[in-house]
Amino acid sequence: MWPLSQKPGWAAATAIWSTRMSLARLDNKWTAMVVIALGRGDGLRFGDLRAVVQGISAKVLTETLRDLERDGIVARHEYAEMPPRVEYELTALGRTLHVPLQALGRWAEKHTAEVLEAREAYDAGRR
Amino acid sequence: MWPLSQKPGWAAATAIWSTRMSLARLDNKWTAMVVIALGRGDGLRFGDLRAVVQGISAKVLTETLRDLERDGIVARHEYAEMPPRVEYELTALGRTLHVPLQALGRWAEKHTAEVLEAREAYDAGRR
DNA sequence: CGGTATCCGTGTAGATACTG
DNA sequence: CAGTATCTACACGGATACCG
Repeated sequence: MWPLSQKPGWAAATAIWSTRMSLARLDNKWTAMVVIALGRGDGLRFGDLRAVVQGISAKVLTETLRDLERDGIVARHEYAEMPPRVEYELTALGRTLHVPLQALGRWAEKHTAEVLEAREAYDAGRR
Repeated sequence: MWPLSQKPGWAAATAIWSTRMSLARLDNKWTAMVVIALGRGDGLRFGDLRAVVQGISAKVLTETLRDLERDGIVARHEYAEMPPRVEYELTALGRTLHVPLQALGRWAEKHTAEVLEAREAYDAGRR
């Protein structure tokens, strides 16, 4: 048989998802983390999210949440109180996305040490 | 009981993975796509990868592959031929990462249409 | 073929200040 | 509290040219 990469039409067929990943914003730096965070707690507030998704600025969190809301992943609930309270939760669509993303988060928890070791070994070899 | 987000220590405990995701480069735009591509074919060549991961430039693909090699996700095999041939494949660690990423790719295939619809609806409402 | 080197534009994100 | 507005910078990535 053909080497997989030379099989006619393989590249074209396989290439579809790379466009899709971009369309669904899965190439965005913060999207995954925000969705994972939202999947863990119900009705998380803006401030909670900032605390959980470490390193994100208020501006970027706002933009990320807007994009996710626009894409039907996140629902926003604003309460007309003083001081204001806004809660975010995943939509039904968002919960389907949360499943693979949570698996990814678990991979990160589990294997970061190995990655870091490999990195050190690689750098040691270069020196 | 406490609202989840106010439970003491919850934010701190939950926050760990957001650092880990970054450390493992899972916040990189192209990492996921390259790993998915590599998981689908064995011994993919540089040119194959460029064709499959649409939109990536040679420079950025090189950098991405170097980083993944450094992190122990990807193995590089160079053959001293003319013209040169270089093949890339996932390591054992890389294959464990491929599992959740492939699930993510499938989500993208399956739900992009819904995302795009939501986006249109949102924009229509704003207009 | 499979890169690297260089240059350079721009998007992404940080800091800061301000508001309903 | 939950943002918005503005300004800025630098990393990211694209284009081009060249090399082993």
